[in-house]
Amino acid sequence: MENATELKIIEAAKEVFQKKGYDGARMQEIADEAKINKAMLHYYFRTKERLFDAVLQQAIATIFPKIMSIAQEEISIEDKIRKFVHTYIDIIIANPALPNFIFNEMTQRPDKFRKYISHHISSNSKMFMEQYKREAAKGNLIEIEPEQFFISLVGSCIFPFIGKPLIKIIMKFDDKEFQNFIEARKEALSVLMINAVKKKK
Amino acid sequence: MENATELKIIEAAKEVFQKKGYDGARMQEIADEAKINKAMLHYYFRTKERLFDAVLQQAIATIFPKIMSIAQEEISIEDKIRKFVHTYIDIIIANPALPNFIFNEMTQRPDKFRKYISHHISSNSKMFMEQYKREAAKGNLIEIEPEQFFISLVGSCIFPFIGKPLIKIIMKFDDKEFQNFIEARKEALSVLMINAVKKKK
DNA sequence: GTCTATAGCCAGATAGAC
DNA sequence: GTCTATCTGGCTATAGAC
Repeated sequence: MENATELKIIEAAKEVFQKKGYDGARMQEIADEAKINKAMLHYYFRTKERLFDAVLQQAIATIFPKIMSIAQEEISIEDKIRKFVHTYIDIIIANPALPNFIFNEMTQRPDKFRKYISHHISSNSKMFMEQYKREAAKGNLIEIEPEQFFISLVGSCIFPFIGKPLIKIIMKFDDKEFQNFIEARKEALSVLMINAVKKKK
Repeated sequence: MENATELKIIEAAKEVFQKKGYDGARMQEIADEAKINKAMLHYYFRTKERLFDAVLQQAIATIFPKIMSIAQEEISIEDKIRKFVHTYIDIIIANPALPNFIFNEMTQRPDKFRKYISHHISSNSKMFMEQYKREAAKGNLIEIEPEQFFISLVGSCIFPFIGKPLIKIIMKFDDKEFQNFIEARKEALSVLMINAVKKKK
């Protein structure tokens, strides 16, 4: 399918676009990173925009299917919350530049984003909302709009990465301490969020 | 201090830089937005970078003091959480482009950010952490690292704005529904977060 | 202080040899 | 397919008239 040069280009483009964004990225820097000539970028991808599109599509395909699949598993809300938090944070640890990249480019180029994400939007998130409502009807969970809870859950997983520089300043964390904070967060956030929805007896 | 032209420039620059980011912004667009000549931008601010710095400084000064001041008020943790959520969401409603702008430029230019934010970092956030620990010692609150809770609180307030395009797609919200979602969120998130830290009897 | 015109540079894209 | 050299347009910044 794709030859070695094309792969090297995509890898380099991922690196540079995710770090600098579309506007800040330079074709020369991508070429240097890939250790090839700048003309090759245009030979394989014609324009900066097409190369960017390939990177954006791949970034979306990396992260969304993994997230979405959890919502449909047949486990309790509590287990789902814990599994979601652990999985989501692990994915971002493996791709720390992704959240900033995706959320920035999605705001900057919403049409492009909508186009590439459409394949990955399933009704799985709806299933989570329905499951929550059923459990709440039994009296086990507080009566909150599940959408409000879901957004809090996602935001709490992602925010530490988006806000990393600020958090390091405010909490006076060095890199090692920040890393420990994230590692501890998987379980701490699970406990917090499960407690958040549990009804007081 | 500042004359009318300088103010018009700053307002226009805020608009464009916050929407497009440093790299995506064009001096011509700022001039058009301010309805003045492009040369005037350089007359008043010399370079694009200096104009950007003025905007970034002002953005930081708009948002951080208001946030920080809540942490030191002498009210209960519950009241503090509720007040924090309401105040924070109201500030962002009034400045919806600010979170994306700040979090993106802070990642892109951490040194610049550190420089301008240093004036606004107080020990107030520490005070919140201490208050949490005292209350937890009494047995009223779950034993979580207060930093973990605090980051969840902030992330849950900010994330809906950073992730607006994605949320609209997944939840199938139109603009009006999104606005209602945010309005309802002030109270829903307060309740959720207070319940999150309350110990089950 | 405000404008027009333009200098000077830099980045994306292409031509053409090999 | 891969390279060097170059074109072209757009952007920041400045010169200079008023």
